[in-house]
Amino acid sequence: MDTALAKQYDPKEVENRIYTMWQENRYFHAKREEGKKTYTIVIPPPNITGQLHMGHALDNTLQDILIRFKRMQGYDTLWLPGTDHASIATEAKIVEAMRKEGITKEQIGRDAFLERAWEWKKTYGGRIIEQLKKMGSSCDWERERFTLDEGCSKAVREFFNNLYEKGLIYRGERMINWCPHCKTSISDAEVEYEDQAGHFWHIKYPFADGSGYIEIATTRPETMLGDTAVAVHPDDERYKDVIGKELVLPILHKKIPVIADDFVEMDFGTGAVKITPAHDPNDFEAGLRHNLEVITVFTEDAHIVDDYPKYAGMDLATARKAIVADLEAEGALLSVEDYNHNVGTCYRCGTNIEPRVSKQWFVKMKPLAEPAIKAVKEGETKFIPERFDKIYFHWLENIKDWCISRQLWWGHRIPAWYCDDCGEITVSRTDATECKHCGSKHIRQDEDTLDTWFSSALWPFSTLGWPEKTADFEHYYPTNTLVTGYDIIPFWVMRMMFSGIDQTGQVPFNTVLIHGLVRDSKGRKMSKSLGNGVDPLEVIDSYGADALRFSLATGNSPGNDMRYIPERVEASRNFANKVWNAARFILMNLESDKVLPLDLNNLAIEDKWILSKYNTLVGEVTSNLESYELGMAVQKLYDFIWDVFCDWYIEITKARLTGDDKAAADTARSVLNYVFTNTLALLHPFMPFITEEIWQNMPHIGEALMVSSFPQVREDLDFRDEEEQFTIIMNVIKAIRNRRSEMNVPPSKKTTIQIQTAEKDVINAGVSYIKRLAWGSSVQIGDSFSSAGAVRIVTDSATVFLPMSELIDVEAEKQRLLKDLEKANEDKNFFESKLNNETFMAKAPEAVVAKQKEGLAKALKKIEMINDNLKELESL
RNA sequence: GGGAGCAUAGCUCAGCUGGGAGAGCAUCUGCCUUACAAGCAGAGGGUCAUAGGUUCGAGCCCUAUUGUUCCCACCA
Repeated sequence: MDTALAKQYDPKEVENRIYTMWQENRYFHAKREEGKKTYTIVIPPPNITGQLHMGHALDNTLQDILIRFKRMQGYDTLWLPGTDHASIATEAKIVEAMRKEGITKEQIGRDAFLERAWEWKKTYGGRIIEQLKKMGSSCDWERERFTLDEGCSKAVREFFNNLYEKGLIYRGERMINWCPHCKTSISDAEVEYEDQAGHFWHIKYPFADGSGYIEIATTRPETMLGDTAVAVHPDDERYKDVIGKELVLPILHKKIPVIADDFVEMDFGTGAVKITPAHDPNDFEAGLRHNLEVITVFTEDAHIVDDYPKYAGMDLATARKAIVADLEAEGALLSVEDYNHNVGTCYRCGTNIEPRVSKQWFVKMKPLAEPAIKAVKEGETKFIPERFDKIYFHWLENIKDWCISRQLWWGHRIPAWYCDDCGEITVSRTDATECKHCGSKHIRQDEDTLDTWFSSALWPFSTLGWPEKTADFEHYYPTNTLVTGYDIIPFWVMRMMFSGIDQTGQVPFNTVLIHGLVRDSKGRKMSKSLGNGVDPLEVIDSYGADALRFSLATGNSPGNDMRYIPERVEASRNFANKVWNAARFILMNLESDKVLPLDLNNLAIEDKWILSKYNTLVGEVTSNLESYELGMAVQKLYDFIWDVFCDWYIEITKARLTGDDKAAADTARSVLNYVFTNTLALLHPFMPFITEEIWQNMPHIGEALMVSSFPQVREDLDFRDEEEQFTIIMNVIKAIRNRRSEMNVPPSKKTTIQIQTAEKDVINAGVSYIKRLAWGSSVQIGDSFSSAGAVRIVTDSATVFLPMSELIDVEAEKQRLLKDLEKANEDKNFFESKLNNETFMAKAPEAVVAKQKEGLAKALKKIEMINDNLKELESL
């Protein structure tokens, strides 16, 4: 049969064609088959601002491997895709784009802005989906969702109303994290802390009665405009007598009290803290305890408010300089020292967060957190690796109320209406037209939107139709596996857990497979500012999607970061090519395009060996995949295909395929075909394109590899004895190759191979390929080949003679044998010492003891054979 | 300040419940042996960070130490 395959695998030619074929046949579509077990994954929805990066590539490779595996195993699988509106990130991008045009969002107004945003979604939302397809992702695109689509919006309203009705959502004036650049509140999880170099300003706060002063140390002198007290620790001897006295605030020259509060650390700074309730979370709390006035000094975009004419309109840095200068002029500045401190920044724009008192909507977290903790503690949902439950617990156990309102336009608008007449709030599932309390029509909807994670939190069920009891929801919920990076456990995993449990009564997924970050080759985080990001699409373009997937799936373990090493992708590409060429070889040797039946009655020893090895592989790969050990599964496939199947089995079949025995050649063909096509199936979840393409070109039954069944372990392919016997043959071949290589004998120089062995039958079965693989001109098997001009090689079950008189140095032969003898003796001692150890014999498991005995026997046999040979050499 | 990860060949990393240390790349040697030079056959290279401990037996379990990375935290 003529092979249609090119000499090298060309992924570009194959990938689009195969993906289109899959899609046209709707193989990705989940059909809700009754009676089948379901397996569901919801995709972590990428942001519509995003481009595919290596993190997505890894995340989606893992998901696709799992979903393809389960699909082939016969599950009713659903991989539900979609995108996230990414409120703050998207809005920032649009605002930035508008800034370049010289307009602001306020100028065009809310409606026009939202029009632009939807336009953006139309343009860029599809881009990342197309990129996911390039990866080979077998998502059910007919079920694609968007966090801001109609269904998700309905779910968000339902969720909000449910929580509100339970008293778990409230509106209140609180200290929140404020981003002066994005001009919105953000949640605690969205603040990233970083070390920043700063200063410690020591300032004199004099007593009102003229009796000296208290020294204050601050990193933010500009906030002193809002100071309403100075706090000391109640037990601090230094300040015991001044508690209750009044101080004069420098610059403003107003009186503020000295208060006692035990949140103050006596050992830190001067032991006295200025209290600015409006601009520091601690101070705010202290202010509440001591009934202090909250004086806001900064505007929303971090400029000084108009109440302080001298500084009004200054940004904070300018204000700081001015205030420090004024302090100095006033003689209030004592000293300045360098100081590094931890500053919160916005996770989206990097701007320093300003703590700020503001009226916002909050979710009361404690009652929601408790069941979510319990669910993981009781194993309803498991993290892989397990240690990540610590992060999860830590967040939930220390959680504060979740600030969910955002001063943004792009997002789910808060479903609350304020009444102009009675002032009450109406919260509603549908757009309210009148006040629930007084019936007035004069109501206005809250201007704010919800935290983007508020809708993501519902993703595993809102996408399945919830709150309706849709067929999909009933059938596919709860989902099975969530695949995501450890960095978004607090943002997303945790929130899906408590929302899912609270709203549906069930955990949203039973397994969370955590992966690490993909870093650059030097171990640095890939980032735009470093310019070290690797574009997965470029990698796919030059090496193919399968090579990229293979690289990402291999050589790392769950939860650990990995580095992107170009050489590794190259190695994966080479592997793909190896598979490709194995296919070419087999196709070249097939005589028809019919599937050859595997006849177990005519198998040669090497056939049984490879079938048995293959059978073991099936079991191991399956079990690895089932326990999420994807890296191990893929490593075993690599080793089997390259080292076992290609390097040994294919080479061995060449003797039969080119020989005269038609029946033997047919058997070889059938085994090649069987093992190879089934191995393709095992490999398919990892390298879907190339395996499908090859499979389509091979004799096959069924429409496509991706919808055929995953191979299963067959008891009738368990040939342990033959596996062991074949190892004897392999060892003979390896030993000959090794010795020839040591002596620099080129393959073109063939020799007679004489084998003296007790395993005549076994060796005899392998003569044709021993000759081929060990470069023999002929192979002889017998009891005695003693010959002066022969190279002697002793394996643990045979002595091999290679008559090469012109190359022989008797003394060198002797030295080699003595070296072998030494090694054999070492082995003997090793095993003997174990077997002579009474406690070892008493305590070690039987199998381990048996292994030592076997090792000892082999060593003894080898020693005997070497000694025989040495004796013979002596007599020459 | 609290917590976690990592430390194994020159480099990047595997090593699942403890049973004589592995892969890829790199290096060296010999090969176009008609599936594949993106390949074939060989070779060299490791006190598994250090010190103790548990065990018949430790890369793996326990304790401490060192180095490194990350997460969390209200020391102004």
